[in-house]
Amino acid sequence: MDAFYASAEQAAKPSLRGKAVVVGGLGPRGVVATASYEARRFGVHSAMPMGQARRLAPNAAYLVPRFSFYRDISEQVMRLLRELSPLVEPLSLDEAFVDLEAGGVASDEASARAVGERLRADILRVTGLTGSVGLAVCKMLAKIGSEQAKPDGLVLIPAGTERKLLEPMSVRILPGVGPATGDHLRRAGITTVGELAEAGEDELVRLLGKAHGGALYAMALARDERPVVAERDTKSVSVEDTYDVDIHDRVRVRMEVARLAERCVQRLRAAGHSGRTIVLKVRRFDFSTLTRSETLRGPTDDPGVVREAAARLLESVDTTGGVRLLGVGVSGLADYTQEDLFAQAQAKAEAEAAEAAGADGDPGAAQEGGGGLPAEGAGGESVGGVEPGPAESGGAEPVPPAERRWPSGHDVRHAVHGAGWVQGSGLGRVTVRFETPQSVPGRVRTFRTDDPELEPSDPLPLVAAPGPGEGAAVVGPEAGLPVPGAG
DNA sequence: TCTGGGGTCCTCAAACTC
DNA sequence: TCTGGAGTTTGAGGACCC
Repeated sequence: MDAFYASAEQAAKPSLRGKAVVVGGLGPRGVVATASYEARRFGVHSAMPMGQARRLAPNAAYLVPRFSFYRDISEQVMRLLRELSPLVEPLSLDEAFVDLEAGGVASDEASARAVGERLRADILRVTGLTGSVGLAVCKMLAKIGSEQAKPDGLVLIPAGTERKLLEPMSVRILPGVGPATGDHLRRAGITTVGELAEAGEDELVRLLGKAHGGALYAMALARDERPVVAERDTKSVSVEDTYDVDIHDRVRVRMEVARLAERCVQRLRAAGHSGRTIVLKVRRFDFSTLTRSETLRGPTDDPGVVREAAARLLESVDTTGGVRLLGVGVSGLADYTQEDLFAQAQAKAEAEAAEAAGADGDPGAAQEGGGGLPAEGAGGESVGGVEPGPAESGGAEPVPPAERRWPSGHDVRHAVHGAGWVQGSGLGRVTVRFETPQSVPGRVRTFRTDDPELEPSDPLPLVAAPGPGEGAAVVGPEAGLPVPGAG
């Protein structure tokens, strides 16, 4: 669960085991993605501004997230889950629901518990990390069980005991109750799940609206009929950047929007999608957030079309005062494009025309290029200088040798000293700790950032290649996975 | 010293269609 | 032919989740 990234880092870096570790954006506007249990003791928690975390835990290790590394571990775990059942619903990199009944691996509470324990052992053996398991008859309760099981445990909620268990709990335990709804309910005198159930459906619908009120009432009675869904269709694709310093220059804002549109389309295409609705998101200097959207006549994955739509949307937004975040998204996804349809229609028309030998010649009045950015006004203006740049977005991806960066926590290899990781960098120096997941805590050395003997490298496996003995490295608190179904 | 990124779903109002 | 009403689509914002 929530300490997943930190646990993975502790497993990879022996010197961090048992220490406070905070993973998140390290820029001036970064927030905590995950704090290790040691860091939580200082009051650090996820979504906290990084500056605040540093004040609370000045001696913690601060690392940039390495998503590709976490994704590899996640895939190993998901593979184990799929061995249990075809119905596996990933919630994130480190959490998933599994329908054990559908997998036919558990028929009662005893067999479910056995499956859960075996799974936890398998996760530890394969990844070197511990996971927590919640077992119950529905998703909501399985999730609550897994929260209770953390770290490194298993909780089974026996059928028939659910309401008793939920009654005294805070409404915030229920999925869908965040700070705003929690506050709303508190003002109505409702703080526990028991009080929620007592309030009755009508009252909850009145307070929270039909969908939310109804769903919450059912959950308060421990009723959750949501099935475990293995395949979920993506509904939208978006990219956004928060800038270290607010952008005031309108030309620069336009340039950034164009850049985001390009990135968004890259992601869209990589996923094999196209989309009809283009969304521009602007967070202004005062944190107020605006969205503007435009729905096209048909889906597109053309960078030019998305860029132009985003630029048009930007024209309706006042950015004087500065913007701290810009985003571009595409929704209304399809797996074909308007251009495909035009091409198809065109081919068909041509075929028919050839057959009938009656040429009409209308060059298919496509809306496609419509309006268009006039030769890209932003082109000049090289906006020189410091470029506040998006706040450290953390990708581990290949770094051009010319401008080598050394993000904290990333793996490196030195020609003489071997494998290690970046402990920090700045002022032309990079500090590396030389250790591996299987080694003892290593020593630290400092190099020039352009040292030719030092290069970025891929993460090392947390668990030594299988062999006789198989020492099972490491620990690190939990990587939870709720597992419902079962009896 | 504030508040990331990538999503989902819901609500509401206005515009549009039937 | 006009009109009112219901239903749908679009656009914007908010809440929530990990």
